[in-house]
Formats: sequence, structure tokens, C-alpha cells
Amino acid sequence: MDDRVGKRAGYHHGDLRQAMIEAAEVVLAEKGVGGFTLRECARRAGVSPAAPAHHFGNLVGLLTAIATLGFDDLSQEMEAAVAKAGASGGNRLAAICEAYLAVALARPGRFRVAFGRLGLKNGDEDLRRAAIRAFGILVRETKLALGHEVGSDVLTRLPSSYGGDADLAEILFVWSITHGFSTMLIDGQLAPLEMQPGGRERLIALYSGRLMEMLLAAVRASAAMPLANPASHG
Amino acid sequence: MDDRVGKRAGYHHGDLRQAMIEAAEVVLAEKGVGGFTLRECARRAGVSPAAPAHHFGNLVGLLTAIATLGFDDLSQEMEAAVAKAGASGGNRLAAICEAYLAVALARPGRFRVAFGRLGLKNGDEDLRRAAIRAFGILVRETKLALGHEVGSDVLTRLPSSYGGDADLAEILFVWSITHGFSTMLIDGQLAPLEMQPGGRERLIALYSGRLMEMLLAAVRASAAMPLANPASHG
DNA sequence: ACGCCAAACTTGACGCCGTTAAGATAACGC
DNA sequence: GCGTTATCTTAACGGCGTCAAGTTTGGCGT
Repeated sequence: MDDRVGKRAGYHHGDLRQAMIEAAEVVLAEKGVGGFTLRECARRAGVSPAAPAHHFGNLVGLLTAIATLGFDDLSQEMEAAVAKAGASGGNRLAAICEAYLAVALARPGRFRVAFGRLGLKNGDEDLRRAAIRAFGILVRETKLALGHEVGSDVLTRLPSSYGGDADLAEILFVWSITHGFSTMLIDGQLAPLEMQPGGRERLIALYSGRLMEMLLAAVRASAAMPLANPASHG
Repeated sequence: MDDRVGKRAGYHHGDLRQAMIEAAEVVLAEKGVGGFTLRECARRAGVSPAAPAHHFGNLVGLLTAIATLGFDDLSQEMEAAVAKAGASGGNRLAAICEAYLAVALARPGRFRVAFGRLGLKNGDEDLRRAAIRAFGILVRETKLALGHEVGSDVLTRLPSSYGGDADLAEILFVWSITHGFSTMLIDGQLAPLEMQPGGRERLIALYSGRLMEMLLAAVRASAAMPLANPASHG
């Protein structure tokens, strides 16, 4: 059995960068974060342990590249979901939340690297841009659901960077639910709940169904709710 | 500089188990999941690399012990918060959600080990009990907030283990927000948002304030909402 | 067509890692 | 006080990430 990812013809691999990324995701999916090693990925790509250094610098560089792809996945799938959901506010927001979960489920390796607190390259500009863009889509859709105006720089600037966003609470609310459910599901926190009739599908249906109803209701209610005392309650 | 945790008097350490756990949490807090090694912890405890084996078996055993403490922290602090919040339904639920975040912030090392998808010991009974108990408190309080009856076995049995819980959607909703926000905050996903006036405190205040208002409103609304089609919507 | 340069990859080595086996030490029950 | 047993050390193994140095090769200028 030869499970190398991207066979090579001669001394040079041809597309080692891509092969390493694919191998890494396979390993991550198979053995989890713990069993993940650079040497193992290199082995699967049919290459020596030191070969990847030229493409990624080091292990952190590889993980950073994968994380960037993870954020790109999120942006892409969320935009696609929005396009399919049409113009109505609530459907759009629910659509991106479901897309978020779908991405996590489809590529748990990438997703975990993007969010999983393995160390990533600190100043990486590609990573930063990809993350801000994905976050920006979520910001934009939350604002649209609230019936608020959306600046043209949502996808390139953080909301806070132009001085305190009025909708930050709603944004964090939506993101927390979405991210919380997604991570718990792929990280096995909900595994005991998957052991019963319906299994994982029931949980996903619950998320796409009742949880989205609750989320939309909460956001709509928040739009009508007075801001009492915006930042001191507990 | 000597930063050993739990100095030893002679050949025997005295309480190596405790010292290792403390050292591990310090290392985890200092260097994150990536820089965490068993040898480093042993070094800080002033002990040879092989010493911990007798107490924990291996690295996974140590992590499992720490994770168990993490769940115990959650149970303890959530119960304390509930006791202080008194009898009113909404306050109690908000109180445990805030306690959840407080535990994550106070001991991010434990919290990350408990939830972070480093591998833990599979069949560990202590870990399982601790996790179910913490989850049970959340289940209990969500049901109370909904005005529903709570079985006496909430803290020892999973809701699903007695055949499909009617309040599962609300439970997952509350847990997703709480867990999502907590993990994003301690894992640095919200770091860019902390870089502005108000910083982390502002986000925490937003969580304890507006987000809790939204959460309670959503749960209350859900209690009144018809169950349309409980498990098939998207 | 040819030579050369830079990119791509290998080899070998280093120090650190987790784990194990065998031996040293000390606490404790009898 | 003595043996038993838990605790800890030492030494070693293979595997890890990374680096320096050497080898191969594609491609470009001429």
C-alpha cells in the first residue's frame, strides 16, 4: 500500500507545497493534533524530512499556510451560502452559520489548525487578511440582519479599528454560537450525544433548525431592545 | 532563578503528583500547547524525566488528570455562582455562563486541556464523571430557566441516555454561546478586538451584559415558541 | 546547444522529546 | 530493625524538528 500524496517523477517533486498541505490534512484527520508530525507528512509526500523547509520554513509555516486555507474556505463557503440564500436578511445569516459548521465538518483538519491554538506564524500577512475577510463576512451579515448599514471596508478592516462597533454584541453573539457549536462537534465534546438514535445528524438538524430559529429571534429582539447600559450588567 | 514548583527535601519528592500538575499548568499558561513537554514539567518539579511515569503512567495520564480538575473547577464555580445568584431562573443561568468564562480565564491551562483535543485517556472514569457533572449543571439550569422539571439524576447521567431530551436545543444553544465565547477569548481569536480602548474588559462586560440579555431572551422566547418540526428544518 | 546558476531535494548530524528497563533510595508496616 | 514496596535516578532507544553541507536538476542567458 502506498499512500503517498502526490507521487513524484524524479529528484524534484513538482508540487511539494501542495502535496505537503494535503498530506498534513490527511494526517490531522487520521491521527488528530497529537499524532501530527512534519516527518510523517514528508514521508507521505515521498520526500525527505528536510525538504519542506524550503517551502514553509518550518512546521509553523506549514500550519500557517493550512490555517490560511481554512479561513479562505470559510469565506468562500459563507459567500456561496449567502448567494444561494438570496436577499432576505434572516435566511442569509442562518445560511452563513450553517456554512461555517459545514466547513468545520468537511475539513476538520484545516479548521482545527486555523482555530486550534497550535502556534501560527505571528506576523503572516496572508493569514491576517484571510482571517479578517472571513470575520468581515460574519460582521456584514449580522449588520444586514439587524437592518444596519454596512461600510464598504468590512472585509478588509476589523470593526474595532474604526473605533468601537455598535453591533459588536450581536456579532459576538452570533459568532460564539456558531463557533462554539462547530468546535464542540468536531472536537468530540458532543460525542456522548451522538451515541444515540439520530446521532450526529440529529445534532446538525437541531443546529440548522431550532438553534438558528433561536439565534435569529435573539438578533431580531436585540435590534428592538433598548441598550439599557451597554457595557455593565453583571 | 529557581522556578521549581514544590521543592523537595530528599530523594523522594513528597507530593510529586500535585507538583507535576501545577508545573504543567504553569508551562501551559506560559508557552501554550505547543511548548508543553513532560520533561519541562519534570524539570520544574525538580525531578528526573522518568519520575512522573509512576504517578500518571504517561503524558496522556497527566493531561487527563488536569482535564479532570478542569471539569471539577467548572462544576465548583458554577455551583457557587448559582448559590450566590439565588432562586430566580434567569439570574441563575446567566450566573453559570459567567462562571464558565471566569474559570476559563482564571485557569486557561486546565480549560484548554479539558477541551483542547490533545488526546486524553479514553476510558478514564474520573474524567467521565467530572465532565458529566459539569454538563449536568448546565442542563439543570437551562431546564430551570425554561420552567421545566429536573430529574434527580441530572448530574450523573447524560440527557440523551434516557432517550432524547426535549430541551436539548436550548441546552446546546446556551452551551455553544458560553463555550464559544470562552474559547475564542482565551485562544486569542478575539485578540484583535482586545487591542482597542476598553480591551479585554470591554469584551467581558459585553458578554456579562448584552450577550447574557440576548441569551436569556432567546431561551425565554424558545419556551414560548411552538416546536414547529422539532428536528428537521434546514 | 551549452554552461551555469538558483531552486529543489538529500544526507547526516544535533539536541530534545516520551518512554522503558534496571538499579538506587527511602518510607513504612510488621 | 528488617524486609517490602513505593518512589525516584540513570542510561538508553527511537523519533522528532531543524540546520549545514552537499547533490541533483530545471531553466535561463548567450
